[in-house]
Amino acid sequence: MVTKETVRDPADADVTRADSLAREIFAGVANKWTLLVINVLEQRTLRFTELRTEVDGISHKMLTQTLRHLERDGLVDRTVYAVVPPRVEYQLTEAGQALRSTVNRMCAWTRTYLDHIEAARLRFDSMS
Amino acid sequence: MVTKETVRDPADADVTRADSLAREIFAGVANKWTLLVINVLEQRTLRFTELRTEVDGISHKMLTQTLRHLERDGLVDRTVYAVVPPRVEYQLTEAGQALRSTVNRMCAWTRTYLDHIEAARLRFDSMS
DNA sequence: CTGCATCCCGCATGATACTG
DNA sequence: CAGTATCATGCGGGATGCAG
Repeated sequence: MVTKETVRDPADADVTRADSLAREIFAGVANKWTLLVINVLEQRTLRFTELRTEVDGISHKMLTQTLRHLERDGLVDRTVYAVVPPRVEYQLTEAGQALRSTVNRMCAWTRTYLDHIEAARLRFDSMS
Repeated sequence: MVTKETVRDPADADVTRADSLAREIFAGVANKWTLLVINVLEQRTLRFTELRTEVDGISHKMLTQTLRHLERDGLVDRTVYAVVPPRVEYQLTEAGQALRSTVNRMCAWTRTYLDHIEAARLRFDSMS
């Protein structure tokens, strides 16, 4: 009673929707600053300025932008204290922690293959 | 002669060098196209055009660029067959495979938290 | 301290065309 | 089919200033 010929499962629409959304999320998360911010925010709670100094080369603007993005996606919690001067703290949510664990593996990979990659580059560059 | 004064452990130089190199490699790899290419190149061997169609939105130029980068770092092997028309095949090296497994986890993460993130966005956007 | 808006530059990216 | 070169440009991202 279900199928007939080339009729497509109604769920197909959802599949493609989910796919494109997944791609979008993946692309949004797969960038230098986002991953670096997530990485320094391991189980700690940090303030804006602390993040600014820990993430190394990040600019004021990009940090704000990245944090807004992460907050919107529910990967970090933003806590504002009504004091003066303002105090705002950021910490990873459960989803953020989950992502961080994958980022950690990527960092580990980098460390593991450091020499390997360096050697490959020398080899490659010595050609031409 | 060698200067004294702020004498630092000789190993320190290597540590910071390795650190900056690691950051550079991480940053180089942490971008949309690179991760997507690595992802579609799971244990398969693909030709240029096949990659072009599978990676979805990637342009001819960016694919070439990304592949050269990956090849230089020793993450993909490039095999050229001296035939006409030319046939060039790409496949992940062991290092590439290792990286791919981390990318896979990231993809899995995306799928797992899809709904979570979508909901967070709706919540966030409904504010203002 | 944190956040937002504005201006501006340069690079990354895309489009196109040409070789082997 | 695969790769390179050239040109145009849009957007990322830095600097600065102002507000709360």
